[in-house]
Amino acid sequence: MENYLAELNEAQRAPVLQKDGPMIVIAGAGSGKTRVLTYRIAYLMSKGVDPFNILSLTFTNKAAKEMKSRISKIVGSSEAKNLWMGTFHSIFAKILRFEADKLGYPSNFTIYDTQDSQRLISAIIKELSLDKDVYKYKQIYSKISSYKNSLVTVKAYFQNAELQEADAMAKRPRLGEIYQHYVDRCFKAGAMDFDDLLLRTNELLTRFPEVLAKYQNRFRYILVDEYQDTNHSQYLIVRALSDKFQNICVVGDDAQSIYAFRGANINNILNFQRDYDNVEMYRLEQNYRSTKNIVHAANSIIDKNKTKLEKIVWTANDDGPKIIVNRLLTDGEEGRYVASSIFDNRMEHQMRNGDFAILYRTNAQSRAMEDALRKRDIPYRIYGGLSFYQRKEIKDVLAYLRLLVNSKDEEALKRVINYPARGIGATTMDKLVLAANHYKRSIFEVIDNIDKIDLKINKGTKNKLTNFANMIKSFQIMAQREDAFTVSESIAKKTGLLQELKKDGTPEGIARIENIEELLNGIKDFVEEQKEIADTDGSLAEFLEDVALATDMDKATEEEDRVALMTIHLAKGLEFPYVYIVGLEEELFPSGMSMNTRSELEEERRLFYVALTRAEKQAYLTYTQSRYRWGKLIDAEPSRFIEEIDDEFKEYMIPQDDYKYKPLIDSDVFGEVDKSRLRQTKPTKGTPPPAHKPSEEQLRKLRKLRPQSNGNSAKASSEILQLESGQKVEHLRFGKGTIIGVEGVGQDKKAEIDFENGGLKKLLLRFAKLKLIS
DNA sequence: CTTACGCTCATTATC
DNA sequence: TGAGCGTAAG
Repeated sequence: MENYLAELNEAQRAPVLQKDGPMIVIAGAGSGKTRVLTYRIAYLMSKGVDPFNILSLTFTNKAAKEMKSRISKIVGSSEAKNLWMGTFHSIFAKILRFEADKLGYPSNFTIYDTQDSQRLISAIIKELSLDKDVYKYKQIYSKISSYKNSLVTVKAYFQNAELQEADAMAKRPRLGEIYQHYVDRCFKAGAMDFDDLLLRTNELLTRFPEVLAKYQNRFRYILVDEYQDTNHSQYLIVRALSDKFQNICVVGDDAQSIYAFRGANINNILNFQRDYDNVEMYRLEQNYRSTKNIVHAANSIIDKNKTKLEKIVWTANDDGPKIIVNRLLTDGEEGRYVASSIFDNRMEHQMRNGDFAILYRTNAQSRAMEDALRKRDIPYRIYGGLSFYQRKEIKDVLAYLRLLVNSKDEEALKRVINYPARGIGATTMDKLVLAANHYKRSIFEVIDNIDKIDLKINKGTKNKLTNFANMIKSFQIMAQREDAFTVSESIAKKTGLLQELKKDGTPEGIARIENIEELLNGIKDFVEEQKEIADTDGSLAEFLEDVALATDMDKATEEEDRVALMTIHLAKGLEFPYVYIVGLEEELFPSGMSMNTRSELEEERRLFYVALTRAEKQAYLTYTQSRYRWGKLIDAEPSRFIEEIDDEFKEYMIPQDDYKYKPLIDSDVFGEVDKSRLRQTKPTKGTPPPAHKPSEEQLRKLRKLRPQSNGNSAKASSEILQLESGQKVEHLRFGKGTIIGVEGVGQDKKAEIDFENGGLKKLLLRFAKLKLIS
């Protein structure tokens, strides 16, 4: 153990060595906070604290897994296994299952994901005959979510005149009613949404003092990572559990709080010292990650925020090069610039692809980057976006499994009852929902007793319903004897799910089948793993628990030599030698939706701070003069954040002649651009280049080549419109392909093309940016 | 009950 | 632009 202590600097060692009492560690970016947390846990264990008494909470599974494996290396895996370490949601889901009966829930309750919740809310709005344009389900969902996270239960809501007033003012007087219905329906379905996992934990700890005492005694030492991201509900849980022993250690960085939009309360970290007596505060201010230049630049940005804890991040690393700022004409150009810069840096400094990251504010920006990287044959990987478990075909299979485990699960049932099509349509479903509400039973129970209830459903349909119920029941019996893999495989085959996709035949359909196969493989791995651990049997319920709380980021650890593309939010906690932050434009970053209040703007600024501090050696900032957004070319202005970096840390650069960067496509657009304009600004200190707007003529040219939202203004060249079968073409995204058929005439002409990489596609020639290759 | 088309809307995202 | 949803026709 002593050896490990020697690996810490003095500031890091102090919080590790304080065994008892409340403490807060303010950890600057790149200052080794994970190291402090892991060594602290190891130290506690070396001082005789039983790992069963240590609770360590994180925000992502990935962080939990990483920390666990690091601790295993220090104390050995058998000891580390006994630690309670995981996300808030997974730890408390476990506890809730154990204590479920106290709250009237079955221990096999389903966890609804965001989509399940939104669909249910959508259904409720419809059932109440409310105007869907006033009661937008997504907004209602986030409203309910924020109520839950602030512990405003339905009851509390109806006791709070202010909240009701506010919703009435927002023209949504019946929000409380929807909330009520939503909670009832979840309860009836034996389901908890993500927020419930925290809210119900609070309920459990408040209503049952003996339960609270039990867990207080169990969790004598509590550690919370990323404390700045906790919401009120999480805060109260931590508070309650740590109240008896007060051995609580929270770690975080207020400067990296970027999740207020989902309920994180920055005051939790700012006020920690008020919440406990004799709080020790530690600061980790030495940055081991980045160059002096990057650290100082980041400091100069965060300085502009008013709400913050005082802290001075410094580094002993080299000065490093300045941040390079570049202005490009369009988003396409931006992509091409970034791709060539990566290409050049990779050569010049012998770097791997995996040493580069491109960070953006919104997912939509990935497109231009992707196109450019593909053109340059630079391997990349996009993180985020639609996760594997959110794909339709995966959710369908999982819905069957969920229904087996918990037949009350309404959302699962609605998903699969008519997929593949069994002739049970919307009308029948409406009747079933009404009956279920009326008899206070689950829909499945209604179906199962369809003959005993007088519903105006014709015989044929009744038969179909009975068949469905019998099929589910036979799977349930199977699930009692067989493991999760066997059951899932037989579901995929016997329900007709796979056949449905096979007859579809499109490349998308084939990809879906492959995804289902991947899921089945995953289930197989899971079952085998569980059997090895031997304390569980690899049942369906266990698998679903695992999946409900899993995300894509979890498997992002695999070592791949690819350029990483992700939003800044996803990049938090990661580091890369070279970082490109793109789209630094007003309205985009800072986002137009988050610049109306000081606190929103400060969060955007912290986001920029997070982005910049990901870089180890060099950071690049780019912005464009006009960008495609929602299919339209929009004029853009440089982001205020560029200006906010002190001049001495940045350098403006406009592509020069000697810069090996040539537009690869659309070259005719730029061929006629006034080159002197691109050349005129040499790298200069300080003053930004005058923000030239592209001339009207340039814009006209650009518009001509890109489709406009009003559709028919997009015109393709006559060469493209005269394409015929047999000819070979190249597409930006799908690569090379052969035309196998054409239909339509003139601007509406479509071609069916067999792409080497993309498979069969039918494309409108006017829109598809095709290039004829001889 | 199914299919096709047209309308709407558009951050960030954990679990 | 493009996904997702609801309505209207078949």
